[in-house]
Amino acid sequence: MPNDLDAVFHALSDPTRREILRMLLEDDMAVTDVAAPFSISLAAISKHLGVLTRAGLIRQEKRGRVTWCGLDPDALREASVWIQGFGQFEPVNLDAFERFLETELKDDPA
Amino acid sequence: MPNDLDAVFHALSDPTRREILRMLLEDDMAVTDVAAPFSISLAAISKHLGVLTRAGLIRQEKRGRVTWCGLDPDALREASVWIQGFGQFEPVNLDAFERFLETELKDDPA
DNA sequence: GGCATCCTCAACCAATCGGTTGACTATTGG
DNA sequence: CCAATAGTCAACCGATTGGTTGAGGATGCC
Repeated sequence: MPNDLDAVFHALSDPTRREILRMLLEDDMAVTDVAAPFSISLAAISKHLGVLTRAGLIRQEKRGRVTWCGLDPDALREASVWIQGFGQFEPVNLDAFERFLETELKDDPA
Repeated sequence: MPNDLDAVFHALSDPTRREILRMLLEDDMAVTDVAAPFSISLAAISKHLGVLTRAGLIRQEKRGRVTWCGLDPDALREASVWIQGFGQFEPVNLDAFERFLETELKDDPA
């Protein structure tokens, strides 16, 4: 629904937000728990979650006093489809995937 | 080489830059020709091309007094691979692709 | 040589970004 | 009821963004 690629790519351009997405890939989390591993304020995390929500990348649902956050992969898929439109003139490159795995497992997988 | 996903996603977050990439998908172009369809200044386009170049998405090569711009899909592939890491826990969704094509062919294909 | 063309650089501008702090609202639990 | 917990909101800050204009350096052409 959010055909707004601007918002999706902007949301993905921040390493903190990508790390949040990676955390939510494992499980849904409360806002406070999302914030725990980071050294920035809870309010800053709340803003990041707002950016991700507005981009359609996550959903936030308030139950009691806890706001639960979970991935919403639709927007991510649209971004992926957009990108793949550029890959089509070249076959899928497995070398790139291998290089990605190398560097990603070596460094922080943000 | 440019493992900087920040720069790649930031570059993709601007509709003018995505449109430039779409144009370069068809053919290499001189800076002036890239700027022609847009209503902003040549200097602004030059800055956009700088952002795309620093992100590793395009290459610029000066021949004579003309600077030629062409796609460099490596960075795009890394971004695609990163995104697809999130899609793996769900099977590829062709519905999303169809919806994408519908909206994309209806609106401006930026 | 001299002029037009191609492009970048530098300075500036308003708007946005990522972050902080402090106040505030709700909800939970003793 | 009262205190602690969970989270957002608003104001503010410095840095960055996307845009402008004007100057100017290379290069190509007559």
